[in-house]
Amino acid sequence: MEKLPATHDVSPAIQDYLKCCYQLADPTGQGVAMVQVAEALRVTAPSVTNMVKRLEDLRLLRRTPHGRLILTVRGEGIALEVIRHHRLLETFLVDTLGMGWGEAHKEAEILEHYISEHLEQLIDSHLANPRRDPHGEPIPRRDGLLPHRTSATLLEAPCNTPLRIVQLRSQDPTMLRYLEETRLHPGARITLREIAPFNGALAVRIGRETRHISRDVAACIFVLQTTGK
Amino acid sequence: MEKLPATHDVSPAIQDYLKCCYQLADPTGQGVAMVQVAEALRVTAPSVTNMVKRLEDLRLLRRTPHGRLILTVRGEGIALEVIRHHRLLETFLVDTLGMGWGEAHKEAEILEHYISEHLEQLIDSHLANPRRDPHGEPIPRRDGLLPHRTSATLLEAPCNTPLRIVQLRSQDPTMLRYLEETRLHPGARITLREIAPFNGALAVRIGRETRHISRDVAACIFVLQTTGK
DNA sequence: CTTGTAAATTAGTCTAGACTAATTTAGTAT
DNA sequence: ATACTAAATTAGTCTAGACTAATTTACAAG
Repeated sequence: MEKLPATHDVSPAIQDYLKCCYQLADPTGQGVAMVQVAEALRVTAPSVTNMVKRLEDLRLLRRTPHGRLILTVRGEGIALEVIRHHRLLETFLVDTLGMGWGEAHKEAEILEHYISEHLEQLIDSHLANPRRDPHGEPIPRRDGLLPHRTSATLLEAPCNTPLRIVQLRSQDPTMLRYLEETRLHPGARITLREIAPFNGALAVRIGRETRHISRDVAACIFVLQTTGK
Repeated sequence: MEKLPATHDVSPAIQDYLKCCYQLADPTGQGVAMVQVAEALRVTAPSVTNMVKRLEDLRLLRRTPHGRLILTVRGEGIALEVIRHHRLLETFLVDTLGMGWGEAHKEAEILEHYISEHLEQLIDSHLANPRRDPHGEPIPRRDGLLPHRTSATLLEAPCNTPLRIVQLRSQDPTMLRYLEETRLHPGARITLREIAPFNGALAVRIGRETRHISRDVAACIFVLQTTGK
């Protein structure tokens, strides 16, 4: 009797690890380092090693030759379901009960592990099958389909919204080098302040400095909206 | 540093034990036997012994000289808060989301341990501070005050409502013996079907049989309404 | 190539909370 | 009083999931 664990067959702890791996995996698909998981979940490295072993046995994740973590289809399915729970709950708490964003996030972080499939569906229909949570993050559908998160260049990004750089796309190595040096590398969290008119520069806030970059440079920088998470 | 545990400082398991003790304690205040708790929570006797020790250390319950369990004020406070969570959740799931009673009960049985104080309050106000859950059970208030549940004799009880026998009160031991023999003992769940006129008998359903008892006998049987729990 | 550091692993400990099996306590019936 | 039974306890085991301390692997820099 093989057992194919679904979301409710795995513990909250396992759900957290899977969700974490999913969310740390950037779109380039390189897999996640264990130390990242440890930091994100605020546990120690041995705890991660230990759990990863179990997750491999459960066929919920695999490891690259370099030891990085990649979810299996099944693991990703569970991660998506947990995220679906989270975002539905957040939306519900904010929209229906008027809870504040910060609190709704914390509450959802817990409840996401405990609501039944049926409650999930009831919340979903009560909200008329929302596509996005209050932060604008897409809500995975029940079948695991994720409404496409539009990764776009900085030029198309909205102002004053938290962004994360997901990719630098350019033929020109000096351009990439330049971006690296100015700390505009994948993973960096930035905010677009404004785009000056007449083909002017973009004001980009990174950390507590504001930097100005040309439109040509901005066209290489692909970003995602990343409020909240 | 003494620690006075509140609901969210104790584990779900502890919450379950406290709630269970509270609900098994009949109004006569005799305390609960450990074997009852074991059955109700579907755990073994040693598990109960073990947990009871911990609860005593936490000053959440005491034991009578006969070894029966009695919640302390603090323990009862936690039990009441868990029950408040349960009944608010049930009400919310049924009234706001249209969930069925049975399912709402199961869902609440889990979520009662995980909602925050703040969410509890939001649900409470969303429902306009309801006094009773869908089963008619009173919802404890935040300060722990429980709208009084009226224990009365069978003669005063409503028909066709699930009841639980909480006490047999009589001077006559043969009467008590008689009741025991007919399985009308404290804890038994019964329903009153009808009271025949002209000082006639009461039709009482117990299990799947219907039994007829005189008014004199009925006057000894104290019952509570106990839909659901 | 060696060396220094970051990442990962191993080995062992701890806690909560369940379990079984065996034993003891207590209360009832003869 | 004795014996039977029900309730409780003791002792020991198990699992999940964390931890520390010590060690090993792996990779980048001189």
